[in-house]
Amino acid sequence: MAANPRYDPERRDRIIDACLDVIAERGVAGTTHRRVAETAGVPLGSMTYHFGGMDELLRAAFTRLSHTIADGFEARLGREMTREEAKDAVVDLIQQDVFAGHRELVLSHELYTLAARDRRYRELTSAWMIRSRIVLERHFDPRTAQLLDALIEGLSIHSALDVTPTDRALLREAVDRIVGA
Amino acid sequence: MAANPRYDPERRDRIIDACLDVIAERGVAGTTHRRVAETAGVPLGSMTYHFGGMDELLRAAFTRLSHTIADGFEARLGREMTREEAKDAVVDLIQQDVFAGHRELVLSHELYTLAARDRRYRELTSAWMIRSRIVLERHFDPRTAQLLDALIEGLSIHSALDVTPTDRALLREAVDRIVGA
Amino acid sequence: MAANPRYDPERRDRIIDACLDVIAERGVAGTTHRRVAETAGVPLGSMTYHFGGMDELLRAAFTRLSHTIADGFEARLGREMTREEAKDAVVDLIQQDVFAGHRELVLSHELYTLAARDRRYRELTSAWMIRSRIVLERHFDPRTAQLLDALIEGLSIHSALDVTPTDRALLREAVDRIVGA
Amino acid sequence: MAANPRYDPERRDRIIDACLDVIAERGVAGTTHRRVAETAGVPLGSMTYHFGGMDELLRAAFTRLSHTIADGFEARLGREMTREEAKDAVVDLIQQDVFAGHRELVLSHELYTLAARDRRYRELTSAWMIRSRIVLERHFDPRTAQLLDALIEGLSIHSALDVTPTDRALLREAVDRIVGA
DNA sequence: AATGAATGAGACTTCATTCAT
DNA sequence: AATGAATGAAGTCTCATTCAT
Repeated sequence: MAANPRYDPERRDRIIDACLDVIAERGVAGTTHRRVAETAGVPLGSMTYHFGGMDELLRAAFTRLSHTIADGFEARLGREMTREEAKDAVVDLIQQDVFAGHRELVLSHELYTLAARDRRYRELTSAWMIRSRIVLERHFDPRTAQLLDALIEGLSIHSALDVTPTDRALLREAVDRIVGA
Repeated sequence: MAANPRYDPERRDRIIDACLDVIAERGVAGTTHRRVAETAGVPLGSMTYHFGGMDELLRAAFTRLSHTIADGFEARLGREMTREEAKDAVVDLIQQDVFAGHRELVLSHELYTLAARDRRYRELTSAWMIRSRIVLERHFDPRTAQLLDALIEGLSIHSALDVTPTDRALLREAVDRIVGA
Repeated sequence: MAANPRYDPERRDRIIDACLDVIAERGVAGTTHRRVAETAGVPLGSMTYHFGGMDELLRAAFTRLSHTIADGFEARLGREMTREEAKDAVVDLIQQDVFAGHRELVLSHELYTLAARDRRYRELTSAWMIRSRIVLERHFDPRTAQLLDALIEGLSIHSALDVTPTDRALLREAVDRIVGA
Repeated sequence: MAANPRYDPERRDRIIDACLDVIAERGVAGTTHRRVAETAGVPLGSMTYHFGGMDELLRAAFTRLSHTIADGFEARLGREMTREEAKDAVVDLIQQDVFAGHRELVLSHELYTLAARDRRYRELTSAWMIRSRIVLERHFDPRTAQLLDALIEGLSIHSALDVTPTDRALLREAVDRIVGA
């Protein structure tokens, strides 16, 4: 019983996911209606029917991205745990981001690049950061939470952009230094 | 004694600078031969005469960017100073990046985005990071230097992408925690 | 007692009026189903339900236009009056067309343009001209009526397309010359 | 020795002529880059290379049109002649416009339609009218010239939009009445 | 009877690159 | 050595129309 192509309520969602796939593979610069449509398996004309334009599509995609990543963040740190467990969880997070999550790392950078130039994307990143800090504040005081958040960012990026791999022990030490004894 | 426009040895340089200006303003995606030529004040035909293609031009531009930023880094930290002075210099660095250097911040992100996807750009970022660490190692042990470098990155980014400004005291505290008493 | 939106007998009328509004504002070239539907406040699907296609809609719209303008013509000149009054009425007509009736002037031109190329629209303009002349013939002999009709047209157009305004005295003189002492 | 397609200095001119042909046949609404390019025998990419956009092309085309028509006007009336000859020439003009010049009549209407809505086209029509009047003033006083110009317009249009043909005698009578004994 | 989701065609425009000069 | 004229490819977006509901 094939879905009737005349009515496909999940099409919008599929396009957004396809858009993120294309961005991950070719960058925002290489993301075109054509390629997204092909990846999503929808006609080209669908694109501007469902989204007012490329910009609206990009914003929808990056909105979903930031929500998805923040959800993952909460999944790891959003419940009760000891301080030691929390520190481990932070280290896990960095390692996962870097080694497992090449896709998300690339996508995050694309978003940062947009955010650095365009206020509307900065609202996304800002909201995302706020969520991260709130979660961290379940385990650490606000100042520590903010610094930890920045440290996670920096370590993730450098691990990704570096050639020599970063070992877990070093990550743990960084967290220890920021959190304190 | 006007320079003969037929012989303009600095033209290549001017094109590279113009290219960075265009990237800063419109992003890599919006950087075209036409716009760079116009900004540089050279004929369109010059572009593919001096550079094999867009990609060669971009790489030249980002090579210059990474050198320029690393030079600035060395200028601040590359001489003898007390440990206290070094810590202050690091804080200065972050603040300058964020508040004064919007252009360089945007350009850095554009480079990171390329590096996250393309190995050839990763070589640029990697070499840049190595230079930074060598400079930091004049004042701190290698582990601390590496962590400090990551911290600088994370704080710079978050300060830039955040809405609420980051105060100097917090930056200083972050450095203190990483460096230790 | 709100009208049931499912049964809206005046919808066809509303669409036609909206169509004329859109033509006046954006020209025939810029008149699309979407814009007319939006202006009329009806669903897009209504358009091709009530009218076979764009062309049928345009013809309905211009039919109404020509009737409306001819009605106005009759209102001014369709009753008994002295010859002097008739001449004044003609001058009034030109002035009103030009100064008050920018909308109708624009619409008339759009119609003329279609008529110059398409016989079906020429039938509209032809019938309209016949009505005008019949009205004029209540006050003037047929030859004079025909010439007066052409004069009205020419003066209206030139007054509209000119930069320097045309004064009433000149209009009156033109009428006098055509009608004779 | 075929012309080298790499260098074709008359191409701009050819495009403008082709544009007028397309407008005459399909109207401004139906004038597209594709069709003009095909008619002119140039690649589609040429269009926006030679003209910034459709609007620039249209303006160039209608500028040429108004010059061409005004030139024809001057050719008929721009030299010394008796008053009788001048009146005959005016009648010839109307008849030629209507019967011989279907193409120019259609094009004129397209221009009027644009002028009715857009000031920049009104500048074209205004300049054109000024030239016409200056020529007429070689034979008639200014008031008469202005009225004659409007009469020519109205008679041309009505003759074109009417179904019943207009005979020469009537045209001559109209001119006589405006000019006077 | 009425509609909104959908789409293929085609519109304008921009671009990297080529090449005769 | 240097360039501006030129173009094919591809981009974004709009639209009239269809059709299942």
